[in-house]
Amino acid sequence: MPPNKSHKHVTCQNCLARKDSLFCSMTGDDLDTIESNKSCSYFKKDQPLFIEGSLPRGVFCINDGKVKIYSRGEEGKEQIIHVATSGEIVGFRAMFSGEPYSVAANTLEESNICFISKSDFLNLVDTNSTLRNGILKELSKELADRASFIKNMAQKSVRERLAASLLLLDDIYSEDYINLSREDLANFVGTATETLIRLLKDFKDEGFVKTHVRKIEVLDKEGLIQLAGS
Amino acid sequence: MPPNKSHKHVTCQNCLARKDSLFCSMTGDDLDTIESNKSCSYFKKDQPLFIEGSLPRGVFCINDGKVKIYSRGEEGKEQIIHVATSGEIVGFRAMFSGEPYSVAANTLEESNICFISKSDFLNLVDTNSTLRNGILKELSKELADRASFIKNMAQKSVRERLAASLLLLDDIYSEDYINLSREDLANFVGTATETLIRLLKDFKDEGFVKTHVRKIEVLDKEGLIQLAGS
DNA sequence: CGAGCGATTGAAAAGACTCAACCACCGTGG
DNA sequence: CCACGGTGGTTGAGTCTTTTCAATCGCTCG
Repeated sequence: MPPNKSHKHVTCQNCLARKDSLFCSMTGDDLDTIESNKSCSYFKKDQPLFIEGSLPRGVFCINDGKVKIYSRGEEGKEQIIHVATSGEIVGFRAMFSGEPYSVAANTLEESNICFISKSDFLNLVDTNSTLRNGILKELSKELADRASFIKNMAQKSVRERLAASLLLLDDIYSEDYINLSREDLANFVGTATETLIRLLKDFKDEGFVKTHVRKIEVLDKEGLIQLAGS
Repeated sequence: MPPNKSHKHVTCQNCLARKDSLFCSMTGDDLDTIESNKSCSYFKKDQPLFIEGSLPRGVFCINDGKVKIYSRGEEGKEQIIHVATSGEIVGFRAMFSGEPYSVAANTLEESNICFISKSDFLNLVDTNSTLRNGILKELSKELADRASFIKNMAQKSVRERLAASLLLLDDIYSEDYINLSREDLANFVGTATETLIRLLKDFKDEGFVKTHVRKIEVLDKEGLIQLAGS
């Protein structure tokens, strides 16, 4: 299979991902400023955008591709916190905290991603109140998401969490099949790879999903919703 | 034992908790504005500040006391996300998201808590950039905290989580002993009450903690740090 | 064609949960 | 003043989910 993506410069003005992003309302001058200061890169699969503990120098804007946000536990096991896709801006929390990254980010597939420097970004936030409000809103929503993530981890069985995760990923991979290694999927659900494989097999047997080699097709959303519980 | 707290009006200008809070840098006019518009209430133990799913009308500023932030799972089991103490402002996340509360908040002990209306608060955030930056920073930090919370839930044993939780709570209860019901503590650690009690007994036997009826005294921080792992 | 990694399976062990019973403390009311 | 009831805390036993470790399989890339 040939790569279906390659390096290309995307202008903010024409960026298709922008309409889904925090920058959706951005216009004229602000857009020009970003456009002329940003850089645009092609990433191969599984390349780091940033690593845990390093100092943030700017934010990453996903034009096309998928990125996992994760943190490593003691024995190096990753916990995936979030899978970001086109239109999402990655790494802006660390812009405000003044601290090193508390998480790491790697591409999950070939991706085109733009970079906006810290100073450009912060300037924009300071002067553009619409953007600012969007960011406050986004931060708040993520906070709520994570609260529910914590609750699910604490109270749900692995089977329930897998169902919920598949639903979530099915949305993120919208028109495609879910395309994650078993290990990444296990690290998202928060379980051992072997356990994940066994449960996935159960789900196949029960007709909820179908696998295409490593890709996963969701067949019965309703069923999964039932399984996932609240 | 008589109640050690009672209703009293605390002025923002004299509020001892303010120096630790997001409002620490607030001065003159802004402080006067809050002072004249806020209301100040005494809460008994285990009273709700707000419940999951209701619409936010403002923020709560803890002058004195402790508040648990939690969310309920399917069978009604609480997962405690955070224990807030004097100086913390509770409920401001929902101010920005435009959505109902995703969590609930109840007092854990008698508390004096002030209330600032949504419009007053948002006005302040809009006009006071220091406060605004403080809030962005705070939201970012909480996001990082929750990422690590998720990782701990997913990868650590209950024993390790208990050690970590006791350390955290020991800080929050600074000069006092940790004072939570066994059930609340279990709901913070994310385990069954019985399991929590058994592990707490182990910790006692191993000399890490000492219990005073329901209160918990941490004896060996270093030991707990070892136990808790990273 | 072989190496190597990701995926899969099996068996055993461990950790945590559930259920049920019991205890201890506290406030109430007789 | 004491018996009572209730709530929160504690213990025990058994079960079940999930993990761990080890081995095998199978595909893909060089």
